[in-house]
Amino acid sequence: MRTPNDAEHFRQMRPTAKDLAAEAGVSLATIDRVLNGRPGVKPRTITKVNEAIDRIGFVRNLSAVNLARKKSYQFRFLLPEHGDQFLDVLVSHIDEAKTAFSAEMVDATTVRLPAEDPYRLAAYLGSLDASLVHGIAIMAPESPQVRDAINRLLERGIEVVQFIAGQPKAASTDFVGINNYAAGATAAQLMGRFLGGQKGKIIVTSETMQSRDSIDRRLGFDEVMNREYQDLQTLPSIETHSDLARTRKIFNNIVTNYPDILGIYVLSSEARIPIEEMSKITTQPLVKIVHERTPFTEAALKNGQIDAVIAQNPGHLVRSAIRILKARNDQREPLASQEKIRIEILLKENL
Amino acid sequence: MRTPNDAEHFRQMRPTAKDLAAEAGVSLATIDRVLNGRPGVKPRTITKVNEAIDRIGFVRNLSAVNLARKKSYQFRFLLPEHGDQFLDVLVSHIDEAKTAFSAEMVDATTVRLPAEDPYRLAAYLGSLDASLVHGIAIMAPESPQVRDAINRLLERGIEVVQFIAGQPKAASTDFVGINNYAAGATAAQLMGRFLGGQKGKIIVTSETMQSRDSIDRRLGFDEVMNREYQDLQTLPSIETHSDLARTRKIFNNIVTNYPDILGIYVLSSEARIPIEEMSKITTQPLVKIVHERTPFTEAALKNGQIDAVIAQNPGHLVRSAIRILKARNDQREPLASQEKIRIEILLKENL
DNA sequence: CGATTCTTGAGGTGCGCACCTCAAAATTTG
DNA sequence: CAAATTTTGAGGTGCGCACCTCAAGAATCG
Repeated sequence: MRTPNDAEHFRQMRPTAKDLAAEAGVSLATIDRVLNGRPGVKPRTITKVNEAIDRIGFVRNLSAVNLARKKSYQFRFLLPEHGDQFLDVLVSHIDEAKTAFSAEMVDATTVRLPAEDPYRLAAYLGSLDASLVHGIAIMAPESPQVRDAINRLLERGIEVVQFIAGQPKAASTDFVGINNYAAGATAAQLMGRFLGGQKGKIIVTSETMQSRDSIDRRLGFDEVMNREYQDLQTLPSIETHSDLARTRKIFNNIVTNYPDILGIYVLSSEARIPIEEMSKITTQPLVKIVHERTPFTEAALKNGQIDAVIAQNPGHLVRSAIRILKARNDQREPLASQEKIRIEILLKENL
Repeated sequence: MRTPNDAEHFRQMRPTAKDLAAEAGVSLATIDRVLNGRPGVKPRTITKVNEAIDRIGFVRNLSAVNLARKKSYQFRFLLPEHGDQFLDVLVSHIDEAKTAFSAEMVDATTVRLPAEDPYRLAAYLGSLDASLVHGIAIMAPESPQVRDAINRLLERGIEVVQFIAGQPKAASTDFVGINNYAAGATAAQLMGRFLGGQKGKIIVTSETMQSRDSIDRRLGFDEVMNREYQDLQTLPSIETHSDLARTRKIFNNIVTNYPDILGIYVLSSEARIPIEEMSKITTQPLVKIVHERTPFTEAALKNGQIDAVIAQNPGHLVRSAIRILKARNDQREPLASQEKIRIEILLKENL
């Protein structure tokens, strides 16, 4: 006797909620209550259902769930209004992800606000409606205003991930990005090994030392340098502030005063100015290490203008943020091993 | 007048097939015929529908598709029966992916067969039933038998990806893995820079030089060495064949005959034997570069026993293979930027 | 021109689940 | 113990699409 529901005859038929109901000895309505955490179910019954779930290995059919829920995920990427090439790369990957994830009902939109104005950022975050926006990835310098706004987002049920730059003291939100201390340490290790026992000085420079990233990288860099490469002396950080003339002047001073400059480490993702200025000033073969893969750093690696790039994969960053927001929205745990962003070392050979 | 179908009032309602039918001026049945490539539709009508798709930006709701199709994806990972730690790591990631993808109706099973027996591999591939297995990731040394079997799989509509090791002359299947030539070149660049101008010899060793991976890595290694580091001489490849005694003997010979050994590069993913034997034989501070992140190489990096690891992310490899098989099954193009496997450089700082 | 063949439309069913309503059963309370 | 309350069950609807059948309309042929 074979009925349409006599599905056990076929391979690979996963148990459905109906099967689960039968196994647990309850009705479909109760299964629904337990699965979706609705009230009015005796603890003992919940236990019975959960045991049955384990016994038959029930897994909700995500397609059916999403279909029935008519769910779509509205995510926002909050990025600085102005930035360097790396930011452009990020934006292009967000667009790419937008297409790739559209089949999964997620929509990711980029919102750009002046990063230097925490009140404006906080105001934007405060204006978000939980019924229209379900998750947000925030890349912004740390500030009490933003931190508080994030906490209020969480209270309203909007998921948050800290994107690339973290708000260290914020509530326990997910962070998508690299450990910048370790990244700086990695840069130092490379610098030290590439210079193989020479004695001299290393220039360390950044757009600004105001940002947490630059500070952490510098700390990591110094730690390894001091511990393992005591023949190399790291000079105080030079801030370039996108100011060509100023940068050139400072570099000139340094090169003139210290004949034993051996390398330069650019902390920030804007590497173009320091690298180009430096090569105009001196023809010494410095070891040059910078951050982030951009059209400029890629080209510079290829033509030997720089020696190594410490990078984080921008596509991975974006997809990871989206996957985490989605998982949190579904009350699922993200897959940690997939979401860990690696500190990549790029040479011209492994671009 | 507001009916249940009057959905345009709500934000973010994506157009459905019904909307598409209205826009194209055809019936739902015709939309179905076009979307699913069924026969009996006039070319002009197909064009009309496709234009309407572009106009309103129609995207099939994947959840609904999968639900209606009752589709589940049965994938197999065909791996060697015996192998090193890296293989164990891979298997554990397949298990992890199995859980992670179960919500997406994909089931990935590991099948292990003796890699050295191409007839057995081909026989297994030939025995696969397209209605029970929808895709397979194959990691096997190249052989005409396997190559032909792959072509027949494709004819039967079973998707194939070459996993880590490729069959160069096989039909145009996807490849998931790194470019081993570039990986070897990367190793050479690191070796050269770490040795900073010294003169001497480099040992190159591998489990076996029979495999395409080892050959390609060696070629890439030599290319960079010859071009950029002419003070370093690479010795002929030493095959260890998991033979401790033999390995020790050969290494002893080399160290005795050449006092100027500066480094060792292990081509294969089995790094333990050469590294441990070498450290028993000599206390010279050699630069040691190996492949693949495994419990052993990770520990060795941390305690300074080796200097760098050239790696490919095993979790990424597995997920990438699954995503590609899934995309091909859905007649979709995989997202190239996501599926590109990077050649990673691991130091103790960026583990 | 009527007879074929090709193309299209109308309508139905079911995928597995969420979400809802109403009533029946079980349990607790006074 | 009956009454109030909690817990459970039965059943229905719809999400967007695939897949099927049958019939009607359009184009083509001899």
